[in-house]
Amino acid sequence: MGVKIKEILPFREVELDHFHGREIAIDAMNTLYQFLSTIRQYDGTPLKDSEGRVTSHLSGLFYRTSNLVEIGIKPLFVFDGEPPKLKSKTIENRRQIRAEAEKARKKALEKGKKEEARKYAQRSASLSSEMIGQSKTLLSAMGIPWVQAPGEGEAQASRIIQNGDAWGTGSQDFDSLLYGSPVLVRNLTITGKRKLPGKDKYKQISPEVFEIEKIFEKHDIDRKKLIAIGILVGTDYNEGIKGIGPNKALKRVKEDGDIEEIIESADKVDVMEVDPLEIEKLFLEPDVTDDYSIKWAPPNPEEIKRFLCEKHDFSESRVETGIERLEKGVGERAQESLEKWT
DNA sequence: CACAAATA
DNA sequence: TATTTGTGG
Repeated sequence: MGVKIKEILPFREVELDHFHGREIAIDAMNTLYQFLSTIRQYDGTPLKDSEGRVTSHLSGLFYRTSNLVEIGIKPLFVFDGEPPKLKSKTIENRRQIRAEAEKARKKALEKGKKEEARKYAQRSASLSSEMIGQSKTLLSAMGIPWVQAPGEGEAQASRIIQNGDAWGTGSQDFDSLLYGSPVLVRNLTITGKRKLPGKDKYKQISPEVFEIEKIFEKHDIDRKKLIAIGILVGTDYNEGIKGIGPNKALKRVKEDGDIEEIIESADKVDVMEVDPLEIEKLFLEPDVTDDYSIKWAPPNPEEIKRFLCEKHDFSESRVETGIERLEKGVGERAQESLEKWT
């Protein structure tokens, strides 16, 4: 779930077309997981093709990306590689939560409690390697670049931004800020409406832009101190310290400094289950590569239709409008590169 | 979540 | 045109 530090991070809400002409390195796993868990029917059943293969992730990926491209955004997707060893505990925890949710889902369904079944279905959702492969195939047919990270996708995405090859990272999680991404975009969605947890109320959702410099400025901290805040409240690599949320962590960091200085100032931190300096290093020097290429291309309509319509039973007319949007985006990009020379 | 038809 | 509702695969 990433680091829970939202409440101390300044951000601004913008319109979707604020990102016109900008390249955004999207955390593929984060996005696909969201599609897989939310694109479901009332009882929690995901979308499936006639052979019973789940297609929720493909639906979300295709339609949303088409829309982003149409309005002139240049998305690229970054896929996770091997997680650091320190993440294994978190991975095992998540696996267990999913397994238990799956049991609860079946139970709720037997009792005819569809809404409850849906809740557990969302919680039990997990991406298979097949789904990831399908997503890469689809993106390639759409002319959308994707990058295979050696390690964490968010770390690789951040590296791409730091290299100047894209404008910002796209994810619901804040980890990329700790990995050094100067800009993070959340809620990069089309509809702008989301169901509030629990009630049947809907609230307007807008894209949010987080700028690392604004965060540093507001709290008078630096990247190492931001990482220290993360370590204190908990990351994918450690549980954090009980009773310390973002506000207390910020206070501590302002008093003591980065994680090394916090350790030296003793008290409390010794309850940490792993070496905090090791975690800091995972954020400061993550496993990333500069061996990637990012190129947007026109979509291949035949390939897209063969894959989505013939293989996975998508509606031909819907897919065609998606393709038209992608083609409109090609025009946007041509316009953009033309303007650079004027 | 996003699409598209129905409805206001 | 803007919002709601049922469906997509």
